[in-house]
Amino acid sequence: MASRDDRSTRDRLLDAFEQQLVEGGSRSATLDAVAAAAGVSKGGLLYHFHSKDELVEGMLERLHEQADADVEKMRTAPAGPVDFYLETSVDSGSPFDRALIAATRVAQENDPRAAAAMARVRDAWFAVLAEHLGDEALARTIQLIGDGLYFDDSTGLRDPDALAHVRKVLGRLDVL
Amino acid sequence: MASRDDRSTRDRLLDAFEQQLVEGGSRSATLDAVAAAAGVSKGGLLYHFHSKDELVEGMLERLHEQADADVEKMRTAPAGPVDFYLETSVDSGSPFDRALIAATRVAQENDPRAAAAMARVRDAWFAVLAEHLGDEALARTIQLIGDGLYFDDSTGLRDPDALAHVRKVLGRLDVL
DNA sequence: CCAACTGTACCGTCTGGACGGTACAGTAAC
DNA sequence: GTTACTGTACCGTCCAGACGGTACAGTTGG
Repeated sequence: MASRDDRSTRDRLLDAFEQQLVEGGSRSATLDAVAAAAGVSKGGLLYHFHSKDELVEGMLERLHEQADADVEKMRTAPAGPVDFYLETSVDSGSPFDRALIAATRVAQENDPRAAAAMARVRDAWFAVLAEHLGDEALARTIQLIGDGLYFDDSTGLRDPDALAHVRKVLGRLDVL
Repeated sequence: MASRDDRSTRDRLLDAFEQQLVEGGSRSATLDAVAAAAGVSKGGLLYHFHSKDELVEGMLERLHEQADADVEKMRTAPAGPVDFYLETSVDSGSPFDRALIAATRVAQENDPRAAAAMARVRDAWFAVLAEHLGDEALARTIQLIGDGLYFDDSTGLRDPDALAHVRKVLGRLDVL
């Protein structure tokens, strides 16, 4: 009945993997580095994940869970889905955001599973935005703005006023 | 006096380097792969660039030249800078776009030179947008949309209607 | 109740291959 | 004879993955 206790090390390894991907890119996300960052030996890592591929698989699996929860929160957000979506696009400190950026790094290495995972998450977001706004063009545009906020964050160039600017413009469109 | 003639192979190497970075990520952009893609031996590559670092340096140098030319074209575009900016954010087949995506890949590996290059290009674009629109909030928002288009392209998820959607929304703001 | 055994969660070491880089001899064109 | 390469032979390091071993908590049979 210790099946709930192995979550700790397993998740710590996944966290470390994501951290390496986000902070140093896929090149620095080696098994050694991941194991060290998780405070586990390389052998210990390979006990939980038999290959680097399984590490990716595990990360993507967890991403899906987080994504489902995020979409649900977006749907029921008090300030509305648009505000929630934009807000969470900037706040790149959250575990979910880190998982997403990590997934894009893997997708860039031509991993079809990661690309599919990203597509699935994006489609879910778009569905909520489009339903709420009743306007595909506007929904897609807002999604692009969110992508832009993501992109800026993940390349290290953060403009603290960006979100305020976006709010101002969307206000003119009676969206916020 | 052959300094204009080595452009051929030198540029072909830089092209190949960028191609590897864009299509396979930084992990697959090895010296062997770059040399092979350029139809040059590894020794030939190292004749032109004494290290991988010099390859990055050369790429960034060329990026700056391309960026200056792009900003000039943007400034004098017949349809206006906004339209030009958005248009070129989607068309990821152009050499300049490829160079930019390649630079982001390098920047993700914590290369400060690449990050600085990206920042410089982005600042130049923003200056033109802000000057043309006379509205910082709108300029920043449009820049974010462009970033979003870039991001989508570079992660392989392309929505063919994205640009049309954006145009429609910007039309409501009397921008296009 | 205790010995034998099983499964889980690791650690430390090793190997084979890839990668960055060096060195250098040879070649072909201008 | 300089420029622009090719090709081969290396070296040291890094990396993914395999492997053998350890500690220990449970379980099962007698």
